[in-house]
Amino acid sequence: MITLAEENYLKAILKLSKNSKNSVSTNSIADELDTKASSVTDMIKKLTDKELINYIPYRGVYLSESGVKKAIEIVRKHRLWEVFLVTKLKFNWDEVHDIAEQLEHIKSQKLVDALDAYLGYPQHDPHGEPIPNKLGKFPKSFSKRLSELEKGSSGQIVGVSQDNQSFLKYLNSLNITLGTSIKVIQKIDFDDSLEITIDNKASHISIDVARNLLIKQK
Amino acid sequence: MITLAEENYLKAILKLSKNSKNSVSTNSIADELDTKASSVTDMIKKLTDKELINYIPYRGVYLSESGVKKAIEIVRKHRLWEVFLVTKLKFNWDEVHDIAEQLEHIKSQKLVDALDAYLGYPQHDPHGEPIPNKLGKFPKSFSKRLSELEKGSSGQIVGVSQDNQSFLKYLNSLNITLGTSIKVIQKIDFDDSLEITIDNKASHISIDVARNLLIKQK
DNA sequence: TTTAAATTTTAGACAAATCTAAAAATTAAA
DNA sequence: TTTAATTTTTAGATTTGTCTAAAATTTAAA
Repeated sequence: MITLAEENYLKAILKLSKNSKNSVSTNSIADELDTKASSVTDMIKKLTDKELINYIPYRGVYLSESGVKKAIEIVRKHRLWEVFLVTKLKFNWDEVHDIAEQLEHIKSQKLVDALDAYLGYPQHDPHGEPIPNKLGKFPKSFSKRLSELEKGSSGQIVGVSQDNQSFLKYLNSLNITLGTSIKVIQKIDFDDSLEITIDNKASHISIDVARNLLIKQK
Repeated sequence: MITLAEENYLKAILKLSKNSKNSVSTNSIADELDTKASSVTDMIKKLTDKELINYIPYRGVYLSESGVKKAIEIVRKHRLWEVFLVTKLKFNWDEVHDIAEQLEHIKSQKLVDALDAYLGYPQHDPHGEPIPNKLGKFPKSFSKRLSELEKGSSGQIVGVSQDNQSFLKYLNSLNITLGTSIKVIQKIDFDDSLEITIDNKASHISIDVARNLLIKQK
Protein backbone atom coordinates (compact mmCIF):
# COMPACT_ATOMS: atom_id res chain seq x y z
CA MET A 1 0.00 0.00 0.00
CA ILE A 2 1.24 3.43 -0.91
CA THR A 3 0.81 6.15 1.70
CA LEU A 4 -0.32 9.73 1.33
CA ALA A 5 3.17 11.09 2.03
CA GLU A 6 4.67 8.73 -0.54
CA GLU A 7 2.16 9.87 -3.14
CA ASN A 8 3.15 13.48 -2.57
CA TYR A 9 6.81 12.64 -3.07
CA LEU A 10 6.10 10.81 -6.31
CA LYS A 11 4.10 13.72 -7.63
CA ALA A 12 6.87 16.16 -6.71
CA ILE A 13 9.52 14.03 -8.39
CA LEU A 14 7.42 13.75 -11.56
CA LYS A 15 7.00 17.52 -11.66
CA LEU A 16 10.69 18.16 -11.12
CA SER A 17 11.73 15.58 -13.75
CA LYS A 18 9.68 17.44 -16.35
CA ASN A 19 11.58 20.66 -15.73
CA SER A 20 15.06 19.24 -15.65
CA LYS A 21 15.25 16.00 -17.69
CA ASN A 22 18.11 14.85 -15.43
CA SER A 23 17.73 13.00 -12.18
CA VAL A 24 16.16 14.99 -9.36
CA SER A 25 18.21 16.28 -6.41
CA THR A 26 17.38 15.84 -2.76
CA ASN A 27 17.32 19.56 -2.15
CA SER A 28 14.96 20.30 -5.03
CA ILE A 29 12.48 17.79 -3.64
CA ALA A 30 12.83 19.33 -0.20
CA ASP A 31 12.13 22.76 -1.70
CA GLU A 32 9.14 21.55 -3.67
CA LEU A 33 7.59 19.86 -0.65
CA ASP A 34 8.64 22.46 1.89
CA THR A 35 10.50 19.99 4.03
CA LYS A 36 14.09 19.20 5.04
CA ALA A 37 16.70 17.42 2.93
CA SER A 38 17.17 14.80 5.64
CA SER A 39 13.47 13.96 5.53
CA VAL A 40 13.74 13.56 1.78
CA THR A 41 16.65 11.15 2.15
CA ASP A 42 14.58 9.08 4.58
CA MET A 43 11.62 8.94 2.22
CA ILE A 44 13.84 8.17 -0.76
CA LYS A 45 14.84 4.96 0.99
CA LYS A 46 11.25 3.92 1.45
CA LEU A 47 10.36 4.65 -2.16
CA THR A 48 13.45 2.76 -3.31
CA ASP A 49 12.44 -0.25 -1.22
CA LYS A 50 9.07 -0.17 -2.94
CA GLU A 51 10.78 0.12 -6.32
CA LEU A 52 8.94 3.31 -7.16
CA ILE A 53 12.16 5.22 -7.79
CA ASN A 54 15.82 4.55 -8.57
CA TYR A 55 18.37 6.15 -6.37
CA ILE A 56 22.14 6.50 -6.23
CA PRO A 57 23.33 8.15 -3.01
CA TYR A 58 24.52 11.73 -3.56
CA ARG A 59 23.45 11.48 -7.21
CA GLY A 60 19.68 12.04 -7.14
CA VAL A 61 16.63 9.99 -8.05
CA TYR A 62 14.34 9.27 -10.95
CA LEU A 63 11.00 7.53 -11.11
CA SER A 64 10.80 3.86 -12.05
CA GLU A 65 8.20 2.67 -14.53
CA SER A 66 5.72 1.89 -11.77
CA GLY A 67 6.60 5.18 -10.08
CA VAL A 68 5.77 7.14 -13.22
CA LYS A 69 2.51 5.28 -13.58
CA LYS A 70 1.54 5.98 -9.99
CA ALA A 71 2.53 9.65 -10.22
CA ILE A 72 0.56 10.17 -13.42
CA GLU A 73 -2.51 8.62 -11.77
CA ILE A 74 -2.29 11.20 -9.02
CA VAL A 75 -1.94 14.05 -11.51
CA ARG A 76 -4.93 12.65 -13.40
CA LYS A 77 -7.03 12.62 -10.27
CA HIS A 78 -5.91 16.09 -9.23
CA ARG A 79 -6.85 17.61 -12.57
CA LEU A 80 -10.14 15.76 -12.95
CA TRP A 81 -11.24 16.96 -9.52
CA GLU A 82 -10.27 20.50 -10.49
CA VAL A 83 -12.50 20.24 -13.55
CA PHE A 84 -15.31 18.98 -11.34
CA LEU A 85 -14.93 21.84 -8.90
CA VAL A 86 -14.93 24.50 -11.61
CA THR A 87 -17.45 23.15 -14.10
CA LYS A 88 -19.94 21.57 -11.72
CA LEU A 89 -19.53 23.34 -8.39
CA LYS A 90 -18.71 26.77 -9.91
CA PHE A 91 -15.44 27.37 -8.10
CA ASN A 92 -13.00 29.91 -9.55
CA TRP A 93 -9.79 28.64 -11.10
CA ASP A 94 -7.73 30.07 -8.26
CA GLU A 95 -9.72 28.30 -5.51
CA VAL A 96 -9.42 24.67 -6.51
CA HIS A 97 -5.79 23.74 -5.96
CA ASP A 98 -5.84 23.06 -2.22
CA ILE A 99 -9.03 21.04 -2.35
CA ALA A 100 -7.74 18.99 -5.29
CA GLU A 101 -4.58 18.31 -3.28
CA GLN A 102 -6.80 16.46 -0.84
CA LEU A 103 -9.12 14.81 -3.35
CA GLU A 104 -6.26 13.43 -5.44
CA HIS A 105 -5.51 10.90 -2.70
CA ILE A 106 -8.94 9.26 -2.68
CA LYS A 107 -8.45 5.63 -3.64
CA SER A 108 -10.97 4.11 -6.03
CA GLN A 109 -10.29 3.31 -9.65
CA LYS A 110 -14.00 3.11 -10.30
CA LEU A 111 -14.52 6.59 -8.88
CA VAL A 112 -11.87 8.14 -11.12
CA ASP A 113 -13.28 6.52 -14.23
CA ALA A 114 -16.87 7.45 -13.34
CA LEU A 115 -15.81 11.03 -12.65
CA ASP A 116 -13.92 11.19 -15.94
CA ALA A 117 -17.01 9.99 -17.83
CA TYR A 118 -19.30 12.33 -15.89
CA LEU A 119 -17.12 15.29 -16.85
CA GLY A 120 -17.10 14.23 -20.51
CA TYR A 121 -13.47 13.01 -20.66
CA PRO A 122 -11.90 16.47 -20.43
CA GLN A 123 -8.41 16.86 -21.91
CA HIS A 124 -7.39 19.93 -19.93
CA ASP A 125 -7.94 21.17 -16.41
CA PRO A 126 -9.19 24.68 -15.57
CA HIS A 127 -5.62 25.98 -15.87
CA GLY A 128 -5.12 24.49 -19.33
CA GLU A 129 -2.92 21.69 -18.06
CA PRO A 130 -3.26 18.37 -19.89
CA ILE A 131 -5.15 15.53 -18.22
CA PRO A 132 -3.68 12.06 -18.82
CA ASN A 133 -6.25 9.48 -19.88
CA LYS A 134 -6.96 6.16 -18.16
CA LEU A 135 -3.87 4.66 -19.78
CA GLY A 136 -1.64 7.49 -18.58
CA LYS A 137 -1.31 9.13 -21.99
CA PHE A 138 -1.27 12.94 -22.15
CA PRO A 139 -3.08 14.75 -24.98
CA LYS A 140 -0.75 16.37 -27.54
CA SER A 141 0.03 20.00 -27.00
CA PHE A 142 0.70 22.69 -29.58
CA SER A 143 1.58 25.38 -27.11
CA LYS A 144 4.88 27.05 -26.24
CA ARG A 145 5.92 28.86 -23.12
CA LEU A 146 5.52 32.62 -23.36
CA SER A 147 9.21 32.86 -22.42
CA GLU A 148 10.09 31.20 -25.76
CA LEU A 149 8.25 33.73 -27.92
CA GLU A 150 10.27 36.15 -30.10
CA LYS A 151 9.98 39.89 -29.72
CA GLY A 152 7.07 41.12 -31.83
CA SER A 153 5.13 37.87 -31.96
CA SER A 154 1.84 37.22 -30.23
CA GLY A 155 -0.61 34.49 -29.27
CA GLN A 156 -3.35 33.32 -26.94
CA ILE A 157 -2.93 31.93 -23.45
CA VAL A 158 -4.02 28.28 -23.42
CA GLY A 159 -2.66 27.21 -20.07
CA VAL A 160 -0.54 27.90 -17.00
CA SER A 161 1.91 25.44 -15.51
CA GLN A 162 1.43 26.46 -11.88
CA ASP A 163 -1.87 26.26 -10.12
CA ASN A 164 -1.12 27.72 -6.73
CA GLN A 165 -3.42 30.44 -5.57
CA SER A 166 -0.89 33.29 -5.27
CA PHE A 167 0.27 32.84 -8.86
CA LEU A 168 -3.27 32.72 -10.20
CA LYS A 169 -4.31 35.76 -8.22
CA TYR A 170 -1.36 37.64 -9.68
CA LEU A 171 -2.50 36.63 -13.17
CA ASN A 172 -5.99 37.83 -12.36
CA SER A 173 -4.54 41.22 -11.40
CA LEU A 174 -2.80 41.40 -14.78
CA ASN A 175 -6.07 40.48 -16.52
CA ILE A 176 -4.49 37.28 -17.77
CA THR A 177 -6.71 34.23 -17.98
CA LEU A 178 -7.28 31.39 -20.44
CA GLY A 179 -7.91 32.86 -23.89
CA THR A 180 -6.20 36.19 -23.24
CA SER A 181 -4.25 37.57 -26.23
CA ILE A 182 -0.71 38.69 -25.50
CA LYS A 183 1.96 40.37 -27.64
CA VAL A 184 5.66 40.48 -26.75
CA ILE A 185 6.86 44.07 -27.19
CA GLN A 186 10.33 43.92 -25.72
CA LYS A 187 12.68 41.40 -24.07
CA ILE A 188 14.95 42.89 -21.42
CA ASP A 189 18.44 41.36 -21.61
CA PHE A 190 19.38 42.32 -18.08
CA ASP A 191 16.93 40.03 -16.29
CA ASP A 192 15.15 38.31 -19.22
CA SER A 193 11.90 40.01 -18.23
CA LEU A 194 9.27 40.90 -20.84
CA GLU A 195 7.31 43.94 -21.91
CA ILE A 196 3.95 42.72 -23.16
CA THR A 197 0.60 44.14 -24.19
CA ILE A 198 -2.81 42.79 -23.24
CA ASP A 199 -5.69 44.53 -25.03
CA ASN A 200 -3.19 47.21 -26.07
CA LYS A 201 -2.38 47.83 -22.43
CA ALA A 202 1.31 47.46 -21.57
CA SER A 203 2.56 45.28 -18.70
CA HIS A 204 5.90 44.06 -17.48
CA ILE A 205 6.41 40.46 -16.30
CA SER A 206 9.37 38.48 -15.01
CA ILE A 207 10.89 35.51 -16.82
CA ASP A 208 9.59 33.23 -14.04
CA VAL A 209 6.05 34.26 -14.80
CA ALA A 210 6.58 33.98 -18.56
CA ARG A 211 7.89 30.45 -18.17
CA ASN A 212 4.64 29.41 -16.51
CA LEU A 213 2.38 30.77 -19.22
CA LEU A 214 1.50 28.46 -22.11
CA ILE A 215 0.65 30.21 -25.33
CA LYS A 216 -0.56 29.21 -28.77
CA GLN A 217 0.89 31.39 -31.54
CA LYS A 218 -1.35 32.95 -34.11
CA MET B 1 -6.18 20.71 13.92
CA ILE B 2 -8.23 17.55 14.14
CA THR B 3 -6.66 14.44 12.63
CA LEU B 4 -8.23 11.75 10.49
CA ALA B 5 -8.02 9.19 13.29
CA GLU B 6 -9.67 11.62 15.72
CA GLU B 7 -12.49 12.23 13.26
CA ASN B 8 -13.15 8.51 13.02
CA TYR B 9 -13.34 8.22 16.79
CA LEU B 10 -15.81 11.12 17.03
CA LYS B 11 -18.00 9.56 14.38
CA ALA B 12 -17.94 6.20 16.16
CA ILE B 13 -18.81 7.77 19.50
CA LEU B 14 -21.71 9.68 17.95
CA LYS B 15 -23.05 6.49 16.39
CA LEU B 16 -22.76 4.55 19.65
CA SER B 17 -24.37 7.34 21.69
CA LYS B 18 -27.44 7.16 19.47
CA ASN B 19 -27.92 3.48 20.20
CA SER B 20 -27.39 3.57 23.93
CA LYS B 21 -28.22 7.04 25.33
CA ASN B 22 -25.70 6.43 28.16
CA SER B 23 -22.02 7.19 28.00
CA VAL B 24 -20.03 5.05 25.61
CA SER B 25 -17.69 2.32 26.84
CA THR B 26 -14.09 1.86 25.78
CA ASN B 27 -14.75 -1.66 24.53
CA SER B 28 -17.71 -0.65 22.39
CA ILE B 29 -15.58 1.96 20.64
CA ALA B 30 -12.83 -0.60 20.13
CA ASP B 31 -15.38 -2.97 18.58
CA GLU B 32 -16.86 -0.30 16.34
CA LEU B 33 -13.44 0.78 15.05
CA ASP B 34 -11.93 -2.69 14.97
CA THR B 35 -9.06 -1.75 17.25
CA LYS B 36 -7.85 -2.54 20.76
CA ALA B 37 -9.23 -1.15 24.02
CA SER B 38 -5.81 0.19 24.96
CA SER B 39 -5.65 2.19 21.73
CA VAL B 40 -9.05 3.63 22.54
CA THR B 41 -7.90 4.72 25.98
CA ASP B 42 -4.94 6.48 24.39
CA MET B 43 -7.12 8.31 21.90
CA ILE B 44 -9.68 9.20 24.57
CA LYS B 45 -6.97 11.18 26.32
CA LYS B 46 -6.18 13.12 23.18
CA LEU B 47 -9.83 13.90 22.50
CA THR B 48 -10.28 14.94 26.13
CA ASP B 49 -7.31 17.31 25.88
CA LYS B 50 -8.95 18.88 22.84
CA GLU B 51 -12.23 19.12 24.76
CA LEU B 52 -14.08 17.14 22.11
CA ILE B 53 -15.31 14.57 24.64
CA ASN B 54 -15.83 14.24 28.38
CA TYR B 55 -14.28 11.28 30.05
CA ILE B 56 -14.26 9.72 33.49
CA PRO B 57 -11.76 6.85 33.76
CA TYR B 58 -13.46 3.45 33.88
CA ARG B 59 -16.82 5.17 33.34
CA GLY B 60 -16.97 5.86 29.60
CA VAL B 61 -17.13 8.95 27.43
CA TYR B 62 -19.64 11.25 25.79
CA LEU B 63 -19.21 13.95 23.18
CA SER B 64 -18.88 17.58 24.24
CA GLU B 65 -20.83 20.27 22.42
CA SER B 66 -17.95 20.90 20.00
CA GLY B 67 -17.46 17.14 19.63
CA VAL B 68 -21.09 16.64 18.61
CA LYS B 69 -20.81 19.49 16.14
CA LYS B 70 -17.66 18.05 14.60
CA ALA B 71 -19.10 14.52 14.43
CA ILE B 72 -22.30 15.72 12.77
CA GLU B 73 -20.24 17.59 10.17
CA ILE B 74 -18.49 14.36 9.27
CA VAL B 75 -21.79 12.49 8.99
CA ARG B 76 -23.11 15.29 6.80
CA LYS B 77 -20.13 15.06 4.48
CA HIS B 78 -20.31 11.27 4.33
CA ARG B 79 -23.97 11.28 3.35
CA LEU B 80 -23.72 14.13 0.86
CA TRP B 81 -20.87 12.35 -0.93
CA GLU B 82 -22.97 9.18 -1.00
CA VAL B 83 -25.76 11.10 -2.70
CA PHE B 84 -23.26 12.46 -5.20
CA LEU B 85 -21.91 9.02 -6.00
CA VAL B 86 -25.34 7.50 -6.52
CA THR B 87 -27.24 10.31 -8.21
CA LYS B 88 -24.46 11.80 -10.33
CA LEU B 89 -21.92 9.04 -10.86
CA LYS B 90 -24.49 6.20 -10.98
CA PHE B 91 -22.99 4.02 -8.30
CA ASN B 92 -25.19 1.40 -6.62
CA TRP B 93 -26.22 1.97 -3.02
CA ASP B 94 -24.03 -0.90 -1.84
CA GLU B 95 -20.86 0.49 -3.46
CA VAL B 96 -20.60 3.92 -1.93
CA HIS B 97 -19.77 3.39 1.72
CA ASP B 98 -16.03 2.84 1.49
CA ILE B 99 -15.47 5.74 -0.88
CA ALA B 100 -17.56 8.05 1.29
CA GLU B 101 -15.44 6.99 4.27
CA GLN B 102 -12.53 8.61 2.48
CA LEU B 103 -14.34 11.63 1.08
CA GLU B 104 -15.86 12.56 4.46
CA HIS B 105 -12.42 13.70 5.63
CA ILE B 106 -11.87 16.29 2.90
CA LYS B 107 -11.58 19.66 4.61
CA SER B 108 -13.33 22.61 2.96
CA GLN B 109 -16.47 24.23 4.25
CA LYS B 110 -17.02 25.83 0.89
CA LEU B 111 -16.84 22.46 -0.84
CA VAL B 112 -19.46 20.91 1.42
CA ASP B 113 -21.85 23.78 0.93
CA ALA B 114 -21.33 23.85 -2.84
CA LEU B 115 -21.86 20.11 -3.04
CA ASP B 116 -25.03 20.37 -0.95
CA ALA B 117 -26.40 23.06 -3.28
CA TYR B 118 -25.34 21.12 -6.38
CA LEU B 119 -27.23 18.07 -5.15
CA GLY B 120 -30.33 20.15 -4.38
CA TYR B 121 -30.08 20.08 -0.58
CA PRO B 122 -31.00 16.41 -0.20
CA GLN B 123 -32.53 15.38 3.14
CA HIS B 124 -31.68 11.69 2.93
CA ASP B 125 -28.77 9.67 1.63
CA PRO B 126 -29.14 6.70 -0.74
CA HIS B 127 -29.88 4.45 2.26
CA GLY B 128 -32.62 6.70 3.55
CA GLU B 129 -30.50 8.07 6.38
CA PRO B 130 -31.12 11.70 7.31
CA ILE B 131 -28.60 14.34 6.23
CA PRO B 132 -28.01 17.12 8.75
CA ASN B 133 -28.16 20.60 7.25
CA LYS B 134 -25.44 23.24 7.41
CA LEU B 135 -26.46 24.08 10.98
CA GLY B 136 -26.27 20.45 12.07
CA LYS B 137 -30.04 19.94 12.25
CA PHE B 138 -31.44 16.59 11.11
CA PRO B 139 -34.71 16.46 9.15
CA LYS B 140 -37.66 15.06 11.12
CA SER B 141 -38.37 11.40 10.66
CA PHE B 142 -41.72 9.62 10.72
CA SER B 143 -40.30 6.14 10.41
CA LYS B 144 -40.06 3.28 12.89
CA ARG B 145 -37.75 0.34 12.96
CA LEU B 146 -39.22 -2.80 11.41
CA SER B 147 -38.45 -4.53 14.71
CA GLU B 148 -41.05 -2.31 16.41
CA LEU B 149 -43.93 -3.25 14.10
CA GLU B 150 -46.80 -5.38 15.45
CA LYS B 151 -47.69 -8.72 13.96
CA GLY B 152 -50.05 -8.18 11.02
CA SER B 153 -49.09 -4.59 10.26
CA SER B 154 -47.21 -3.46 7.18
CA GLY B 155 -45.36 -0.53 5.65
CA GLN B 156 -42.77 0.69 3.20
CA ILE B 157 -39.01 0.69 3.68
CA VAL B 158 -37.76 4.28 3.83
CA GLY B 159 -34.25 3.70 5.10
CA VAL B 160 -31.62 1.41 6.56
CA SER B 161 -29.39 2.30 9.49
CA GLN B 162 -26.31 0.41 8.31
CA ASP B 163 -24.57 1.12 5.07
CA ASN B 164 -21.86 -1.48 4.96
CA GLN B 165 -21.68 -3.52 1.79
CA SER B 166 -22.36 -6.97 3.25
CA PHE B 167 -25.59 -5.83 4.88
CA LEU B 168 -26.80 -4.12 1.72
CA LYS B 169 -25.94 -7.09 -0.44
CA TYR B 170 -27.96 -9.28 1.90
CA LEU B 171 -30.92 -6.91 1.52
CA ASN B 172 -30.54 -7.06 -2.24
CA SER B 173 -30.74 -10.86 -2.05
CA LEU B 174 -34.01 -10.53 -0.09
CA ASN B 175 -35.33 -8.07 -2.70
CA ILE B 176 -35.44 -5.35 -0.06
CA THR B 177 -34.60 -1.83 -1.16
CA LEU B 178 -35.98 1.66 -0.55
CA GLY B 179 -39.71 1.65 -1.25
CA THR B 180 -40.22 -2.10 -0.76
CA SER B 181 -43.52 -3.01 0.95
CA ILE B 182 -43.22 -5.43 3.84
CA LYS B 183 -45.82 -7.14 6.04
CA VAL B 184 -45.04 -8.75 9.39
CA ILE B 185 -46.67 -12.19 9.43
CA GLN B 186 -45.25 -13.67 12.59
CA LYS B 187 -42.88 -12.76 15.42
CA ILE B 188 -40.90 -15.68 16.82
CA ASP B 189 -40.62 -15.46 20.62
CA PHE B 190 -37.59 -17.73 20.84
CA ASP B 191 -35.13 -15.42 19.08
CA ASP B 192 -37.29 -12.39 18.24
CA SER B 193 -36.90 -13.10 14.54
CA LEU B 194 -39.66 -12.19 12.06
CA GLU B 195 -41.64 -13.90 9.35
CA ILE B 196 -42.38 -11.28 6.71
CA THR B 197 -43.82 -11.11 3.21
CA ILE B 198 -42.46 -9.08 0.31
CA ASP B 199 -44.71 -9.09 -2.78
CA ASN B 200 -46.60 -11.98 -1.14
CA LYS B 201 -43.36 -13.97 -0.96
CA ALA B 202 -42.45 -15.14 2.54
CA SER B 203 -39.02 -14.52 4.11
CA HIS B 204 -37.50 -14.93 7.52
CA ILE B 205 -35.20 -12.28 9.02
CA SER B 206 -33.36 -11.93 12.32
CA ILE B 207 -34.07 -9.23 14.89
CA ASP B 208 -30.68 -7.66 14.10
CA VAL B 209 -31.71 -7.14 10.51
CA ALA B 210 -35.17 -5.87 11.49
CA ARG B 211 -33.62 -3.30 13.83
CA ASN B 212 -31.69 -1.82 10.91
CA LEU B 213 -34.70 -1.41 8.63
CA LEU B 214 -36.64 1.85 8.83
CA ILE B 215 -40.26 1.60 7.80
CA LYS B 216 -43.14 3.98 7.35
CA GLN B 217 -46.49 2.43 8.30
CA LYS B 218 -49.43 2.61 5.95
C1' DT C 1 45.08 20.51 -6.86
C1' DT C 2 44.21 21.72 -2.49
C1' DT C 3 40.74 24.28 0.07
C1' DA C 4 36.27 26.10 0.84
C1' DA C 5 31.40 25.91 0.01
C1' DA C 6 27.43 23.47 -0.91
C1' DT C 7 24.89 19.29 -0.91
C1' DT C 8 23.57 15.00 0.93
C1' DT C 9 23.46 11.49 4.31
C1' DT C 10 23.62 9.59 9.03
C1' DA C 11 22.61 9.50 13.91
C1' DG C 12 19.59 10.23 17.25
C1' DA C 13 15.23 12.29 18.82
C1' DC C 14 10.16 13.18 18.76
C1' DA C 15 4.97 13.01 17.96
C1' DA C 16 1.03 10.29 16.34
C1' DA C 17 -1.29 6.12 16.36
C1' DT C 18 -1.09 1.74 17.21
C1' DC C 19 0.02 -2.84 19.65
C1' DT C 20 0.90 -6.66 23.60
C1' DA C 21 1.19 -7.89 28.24
C1' DA C 22 0.44 -6.78 32.82
C1' DA C 23 -1.82 -4.16 36.46
C1' DA C 24 -5.81 -1.82 38.35
C1' DA C 25 -10.63 -1.08 38.86
C1' DT C 26 -15.32 -2.43 38.36
C1' DT C 27 -19.09 -5.72 38.07
C1' DA C 28 -21.19 -10.16 38.74
C1' DA C 29 -21.46 -14.50 41.01
C1' DA C 30 -21.03 -17.76 44.59
C1' DT D 1 -19.36 -10.03 51.01
C1' DT D 2 -15.60 -12.18 49.42
C1' DT D 3 -14.06 -14.18 45.06
C1' DA D 4 -13.96 -14.56 40.18
C1' DA D 5 -14.70 -12.59 35.72
C1' DT D 6 -14.77 -8.71 32.94
C1' DT D 7 -13.47 -4.22 31.65
C1' DT D 8 -10.29 -0.58 31.51
C1' DT D 9 -5.92 1.51 32.07
C1' DT D 10 -0.86 1.67 32.25
C1' DA D 11 3.78 0.52 30.77
C1' DG D 12 6.65 -0.20 27.30
C1' DA D 13 7.43 -1.13 22.37
C1' DT D 14 6.80 -0.33 17.20
C1' DT D 15 6.01 2.14 12.74
C1' DT D 16 5.64 6.32 9.97
C1' DG D 17 7.13 10.69 8.97
C1' DT D 18 9.41 14.30 10.50
C1' DC D 19 13.22 17.16 12.69
C1' DT D 20 18.20 19.07 14.25
C1' DA D 21 22.97 18.66 14.39
C1' DA D 22 26.93 16.52 12.83
C1' DA D 23 29.47 13.82 9.48
C1' DA D 24 30.42 12.49 4.78
C1' DT D 25 30.62 13.47 0.00
C1' DT D 26 30.61 16.23 -4.04
C1' DT D 27 31.34 20.55 -6.50
C1' DA D 28 33.40 24.99 -7.17
C1' DA D 29 36.98 28.26 -6.34
C1' DA D 30 41.42 29.94 -5.38
